[in-house]
Order: sequence, then structure tokens, then C-alpha cells
Amino acid sequence: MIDRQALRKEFDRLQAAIARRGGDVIAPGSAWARVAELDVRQRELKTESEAQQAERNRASKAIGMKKSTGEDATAEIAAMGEVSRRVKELDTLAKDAEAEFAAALLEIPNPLHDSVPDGESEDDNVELRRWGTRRTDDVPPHWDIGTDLGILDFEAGARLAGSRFTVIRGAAARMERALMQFMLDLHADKHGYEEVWVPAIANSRTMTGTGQLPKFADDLYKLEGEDAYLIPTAEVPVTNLYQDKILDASDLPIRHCAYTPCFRREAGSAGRDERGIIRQHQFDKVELVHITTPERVLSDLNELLGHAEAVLEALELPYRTMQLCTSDIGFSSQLTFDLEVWLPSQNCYREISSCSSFGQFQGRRAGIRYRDEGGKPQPAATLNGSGLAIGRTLVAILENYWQADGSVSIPKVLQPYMGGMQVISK
RNA sequence: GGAGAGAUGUCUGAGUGGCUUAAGGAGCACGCUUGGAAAGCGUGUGUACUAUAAUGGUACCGAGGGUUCGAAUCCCUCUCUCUCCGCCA
Repeated sequence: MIDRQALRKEFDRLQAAIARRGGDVIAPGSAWARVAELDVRQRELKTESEAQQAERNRASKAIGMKKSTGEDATAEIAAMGEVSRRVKELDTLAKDAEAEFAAALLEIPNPLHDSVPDGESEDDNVELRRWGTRRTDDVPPHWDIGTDLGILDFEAGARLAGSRFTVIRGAAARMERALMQFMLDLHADKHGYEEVWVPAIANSRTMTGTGQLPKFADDLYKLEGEDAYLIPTAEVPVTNLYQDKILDASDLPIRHCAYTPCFRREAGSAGRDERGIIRQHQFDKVELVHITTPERVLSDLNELLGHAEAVLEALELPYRTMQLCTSDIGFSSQLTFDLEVWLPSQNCYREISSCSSFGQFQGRRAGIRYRDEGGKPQPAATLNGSGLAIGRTLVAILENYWQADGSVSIPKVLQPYMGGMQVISK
């Protein structure tokens, strides 16, 4: 959410930062186009309403005084009937205007950070660096590798739940679990994160705090008849751990790692990645979340990115680090770096982690604040990144560690987590 | 799911219609006192919006409605928490 004061004082600067996203974000009729006017209207009504309320408070007090001394207040009470009616009327108008304004604010995306490169599509994302040696020989797609080894059962997943669900069996199931353990251990023990375990269901307030609602309801699974949604990422419950809290500056930065399942409806991505387990309705992920101060955002994001890269390097998976351009950055984010892992069967890099700074955008929405040096509450800055998406890591291992005899060797760091197993074969 | 009890500021805790601009206590901050500390004494101590040159104004006692000239207080609906019972991994 953008800052209300900034909306008035720095309208042009904000508009420019939002407009860089392209498309229709500032087009006529958009939330942005309406919000300035709604703000003015909301304030006018509120000022008028408050003036009436002040009058009512004064008069009520006077009546109270008279009554307590036994004087007659009939005339005053009669006169107050009209004032009271006006207060009710104005207060209703003011509240409606405020609600309309607040609703519009929630629809406005985060102004982009100045450092975000311009671009028309994801093709304009900027490659920052590459790590590892890509294998370029012929490798079958992971769905064939998994099916041949009997460790991925697409038919069973579809029968149990529908398309984009898969049953993982045997050594691959074990590897799924090993990956969670390995990643959490790395972040908790080596990178200094506090591990948390959180609900996989969140209410609408929580979903609004991190920006999934109100705009992206179609991407979420909602529980029937309840104010409850399946989380699309651990970002939602972990960041909102501090919802409506005022933190001490000395508490920051807070760093959490968490494993959760993630649920996404994938509305609008029909046809994309239909085979295999790259794009599933349910997948596992280890997430990194920072709560920090606005001043620290760039250095903290850099560290977080390093923590995610460390996972790929430990698993010896080749990857590249991308900076997302203006048109590819998510609604809530101001600055995003993606990690893309090499998939030899597709002969390209595929996203496996997304590390973002949200600036104070989520802090304002979720009411996460901290006291600055002057003791004043300020919205905290939030960051998060995948460290990593487990399912896609499994894909990357199956393909990058595939051997010509059809077997898949197991990355060294995972072997202790898999009872010493070194290779998956028939 | 059934029965009951609750929800007040950082915490505790009073407050059943009008000097409540939320008592008292604890905690915290500052000052006095002290060789230093404790105790004691004094002062201060929420959030948000809004106005002004400045003092201000309004809202917030779980949420939303209602009654009233006036609601933390009365009424209605909802949410959550706790206790007991039932069910259950």
C-alpha cells in the first residue's frame, strides 16, 4: 500500500514509479486514477463530520452539567435532535468515502524501485551472473525419468485430485523430505534464520496484509463458507506473524525460515507446463522472510539472495541470477531477483526462486511497524525469497543428475538425509 | 457440536448512561535524593486521522449495527479466547 501522505505530497513521483509497470495501471478508471479524488472527498467529509461531532460533544456535556445541578435542559435537548441527526448522516457519508478510498488504495501496485531496469516482457529481464557448468548432452524430461524409475505417478495424482497433482513415491518422496530438511538446516544453522512452523490456512485480513487480496482472489483456494484460504506461499503467514505489531528497532532485522505446502489455482496458466511437476496446484517450499528497516532493504535483499543461491551451489545445480524488469515484477514487490536453474531437457533456465523487497508496502497493509530513533512508529520493510521451491529442485536434480543407464545419482549433501543412499535406480 | 465465562491502554485491573479528556497499581523514561544502588518523592508515558503560526479537533475499551441529547456502560448480530462435556490424531 502506498503512503497516504506521499500520495498528496509526491503524486507525480509515485505516478511515474507506478506507470513504469506499463499496461493500464494508471489508465482512466484505474484505482490510481481515482485515488487522489477519493482522498480529497474523504477528507472533506471527515472534516465536516468531525466538526459536527465536536459540536455534539460540547452540547451533550452542557446538558449533563445542567441536569446534574437540577436545571431544566429541555430546550437544549430538543435542539440537539437535529444536530444528532446531521452527525449520523455525515458520519455515514464520511465512513463510506473512507472505505472507498481505502479499497482503491489496496488495488494500487507497489511503486517500483528506481534501480529496476525498463522492459516490455520477461525477455527484458537482466542476467546478472551465472554459476556452474551446464550439461548439454541429451537428457530426457523429468517426467520420463520419474516414470521410468517408478517414482513419479501422474496418473495417480490426476485420479486422486485432478490435473496438476502428482504422487511422488519411494526414493523421490524421500528426496522431497530430505530437501526440506537440508534447506531448513542450512538457513537455520548457517544463515542465522529462526525456523517457524505456521498454519497453511490464512484469513482474509492476513491475505490482504501481504497483498494476495483483494486483487488476486482467483489465484487462491477458498474454503467454502469460511473466511479462510489455503496459502499460496509461506510468505503470507510468516510475514503476518507481526501483523498489527509495533516492533522495537533493536528487534530488527527479524529473519525467519519456514517450510510450508503451497496451494495455487493457476487460473490463467492453462496450457503452460502441463506435463511434469513444474507447475502444480500443491507444492512444497522453504521460504525466507525478513522484517527490516527501509534503510537496510538493498543490503538485506542482497544477503537473502545469497542465502538462496547457497542452496543451489550446495546441491551443485547450475543456475543464473536475473534481475526482473519493470513489466515482470509482481504487484506487491518493488524490486525482484529470480534464480533460474538449468534444465537440460528443456535446454533453458527455469525459475526456482524469487527474492523480493516489498519496501514498506506490506508493512503498511499488514500494520507491521517499528519505532525509529525518534520513537515514532514507522511501517517496517519486508523481504522474502524462496529458498527454494522443493518440487522444482527435485526436477532439477532428476535432470542434472540423470545418468545414461536411466538412474539418477543423489547430490552429496543430500545423502546423509537419505540414509546414505547414493543413487536412485530401478 | 452442547453448557458456561470472558474480551478495557505495554501489563495488571476498576469502571452498568453525563467532571472518564479511561481510576488505581505495575512497568518504562526523566528529574530529585544517594559515595553508588535500592527504597522514597515528583513529572511524564497509546494509536490513527485531521487542522493551525501556535494552543487544538475527531475516532479507537474484540468487530459491526441499534437505542439515546449523550454509550466502555443498555439492546441486537458476529468473531475470538478460556473452562467443562462430547468427538477426535
